[in-house]
Amino acid sequence: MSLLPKQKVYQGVLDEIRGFIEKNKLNAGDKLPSERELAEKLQAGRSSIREALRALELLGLIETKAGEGTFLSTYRPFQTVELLSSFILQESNTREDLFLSKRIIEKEAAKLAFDRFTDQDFEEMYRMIDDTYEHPNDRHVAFFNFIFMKTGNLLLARIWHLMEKFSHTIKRDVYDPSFYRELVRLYTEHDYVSIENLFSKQES
Amino acid sequence: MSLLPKQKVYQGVLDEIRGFIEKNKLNAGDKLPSERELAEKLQAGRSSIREALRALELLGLIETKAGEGTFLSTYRPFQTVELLSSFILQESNTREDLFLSKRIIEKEAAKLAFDRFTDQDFEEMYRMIDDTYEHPNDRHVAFFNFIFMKTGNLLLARIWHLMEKFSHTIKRDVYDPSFYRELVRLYTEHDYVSIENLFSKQES
DNA sequence: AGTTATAGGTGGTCTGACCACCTATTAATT
DNA sequence: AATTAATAGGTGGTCAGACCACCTATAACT
Repeated sequence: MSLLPKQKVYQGVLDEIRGFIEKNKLNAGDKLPSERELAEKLQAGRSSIREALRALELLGLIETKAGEGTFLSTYRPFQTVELLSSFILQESNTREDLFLSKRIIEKEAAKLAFDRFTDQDFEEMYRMIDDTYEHPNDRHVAFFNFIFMKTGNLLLARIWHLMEKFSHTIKRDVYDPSFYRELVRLYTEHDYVSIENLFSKQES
Repeated sequence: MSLLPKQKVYQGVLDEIRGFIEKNKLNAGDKLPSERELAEKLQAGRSSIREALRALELLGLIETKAGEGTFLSTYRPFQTVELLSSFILQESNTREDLFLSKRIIEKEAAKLAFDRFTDQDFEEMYRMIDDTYEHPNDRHVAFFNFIFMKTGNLLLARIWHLMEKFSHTIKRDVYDPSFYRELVRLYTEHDYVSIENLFSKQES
């Protein structure tokens, strides 16, 4: 008796598709093989292929146009998030993990970006801080998005963005207004070591 | 000509299912109607029902057991984050991002776990360090897996595992053997602040 | 009563059939 | 010849029906 639950076909298809994208170095906008072609190539029924594709579509990873084909899309989580938020039963453990993880990543990004700012960048950050937003969280997103871009670490940025989207639907998680200003101040004064402390103070 | 793209059947099914759950006040663990029953009730083909259910399953919102039925599950974003991350990971061309991010997460986990060790834990960690492994990376994985478990942050652990899996296939990323021993020493001597430095030294 | 068949329900999967839609090629029209 | 119209083939969207493997409760047997 195996402890491994046998993998469903559509799960395998997911892996295969991922492999295909990697192997062929596909980028956003590129076309995937047709459903019928995939079915033949992967030795699976078209319905199984579709189950995998539909799931990917719901996650916003692919776009499908009737009569044309299936295409890799630039990742936009909005539809996923919206769907999830309507289903979500909040589980405190999960929530805490999420917020804690997000904060860690924000902190490390803030440190990574430390020596990559110009005077013009500081101006722009102050401007973002002073701007008025519809939702307080928009400031947070704009501000940290700027920082993440400065780190040049796209992966970290994407993961953060993902976490941001997920946490956003559950509860507001905005830092104290003075926080942002203080962070920029640390940047301008080249005070690296205090960044860690600044984030620690934000523990709620 | 309508600007609204006509909704696909499985999208509608998603809405119907959500409505069904709400209307009948279903909680985690409760059973959904069978696929055939839903197909009849919603006037749709079973394959369309399945496309919706598979998407929900991938999102971690439902669980299906062959021969039994489909059940509401407690919501865990881990699965989703994992899947999305796996796509995001392969997309980012720079593998350096991956290693840097992984190291950051390992470092923060090491700090999170700081005050959660017992003397027995230290013994176990030393044992893991001294064990012989087939691959050097196995030690790394075993050691940090232990640390991640101690943090109690399952989300962070999963993301790390994912990164580990990806990086593993590309290039070995093992710390200096003395590193692990030194980390445990910092734990035993309650030297929190030196953890950050220890990881910095590992910069290659 | 306890055990063993058994029948029916359930998800898992495949196949084949249409439909609506898009595009490129071809044919018809001017 | 240039333009337009018809067409054929590919693509996703959807359905119906067929098996299979698996589970469970019931019925039959000992």
